[in-house]
Amino acid sequence: MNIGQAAQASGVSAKMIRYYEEIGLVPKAARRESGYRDYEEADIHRLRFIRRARDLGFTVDQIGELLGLWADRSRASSNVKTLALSHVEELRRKKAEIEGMIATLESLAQSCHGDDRPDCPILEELGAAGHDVSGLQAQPRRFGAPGFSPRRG
Amino acid sequence: MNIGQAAQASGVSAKMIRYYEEIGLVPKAARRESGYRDYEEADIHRLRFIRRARDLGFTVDQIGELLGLWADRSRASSNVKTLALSHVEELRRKKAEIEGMIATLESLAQSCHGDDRPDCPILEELGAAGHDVSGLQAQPRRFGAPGFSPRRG
DNA sequence: CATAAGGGTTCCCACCGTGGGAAGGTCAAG
DNA sequence: CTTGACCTTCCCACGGTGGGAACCCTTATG
Repeated sequence: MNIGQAAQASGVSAKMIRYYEEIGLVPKAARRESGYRDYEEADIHRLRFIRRARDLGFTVDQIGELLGLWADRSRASSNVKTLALSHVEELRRKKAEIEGMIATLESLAQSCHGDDRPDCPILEELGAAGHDVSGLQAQPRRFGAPGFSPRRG
Repeated sequence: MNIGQAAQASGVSAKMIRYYEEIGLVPKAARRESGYRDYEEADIHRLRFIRRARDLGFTVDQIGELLGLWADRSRASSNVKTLALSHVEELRRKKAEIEGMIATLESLAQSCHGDDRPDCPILEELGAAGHDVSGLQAQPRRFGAPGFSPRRG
């Protein structure tokens, strides 16, 4: 199976398959005489696994762990569950950040009449000296969590 | 005022101030004879504005627009409000994606006993042939939205 | 058999926003 | 004058992903 077919079958683009190989997330693919990578069912299976884990927002590192657990048929299911739940915690944090932003922005937008007059509390707030915008909604101090980048495919 | 003081006063790191200057988000700072950048109150003010807008999850491009609107004292407030609300829409989409992930993961985790036995529905689901994990929760098809990276400072 | 189309291969570049660090210049205080 | 804190520019890294160039391989068709 060529990389193109593997991509189609797994939902992971050829570019990404090569990238995952490069960073060691998947083992180096077998090569034909031509130099073409050659994939089998098991490889497709693994790629699909990765694709789904990405869809669930796991980072590549976490997916590496998951693959390890997946391969180890004697591991305790608690290991997997722990990993999953700690990821859920992470997701909840991000959700809370976003909710804070939404709440602040909505309250600012609500107080802006939004017509052709120039005065606008949104900009006034952003430009005001001193305090923190997030304080408007009494959000937890730190928005900036480690970056989150969902799949874009 | 040196860049260090400006950073302190605005909450934007010196690195980021230089970066914003480089990409043209802020005008080139005045220089002393020594070559040091020199900042005034108005610059600090603008940097604080940027910092807050980042805290609210606006992209650098959007902040550019916001700064333009901020500077234009005769613009209609509706322009600002529109921009803010469309950003809120974006945030809502991201929130929904995250909620989908959380829901799926929780339902998987719930069905995993999480003890020292090896069988684990989480990995089984991820590794299953065929269907889409998100289907478990009947989420809207596409998780992968354009990337989201909140501030990390 | 020759050629074209559509794969594949590697390699580099870009994005966004941020941090790290090296190599060198400046400034203020001791 | 020396020390240390600061500034300057420049390059590199991250996570993931896409774009594209330059080149090789395979397969179908005239």
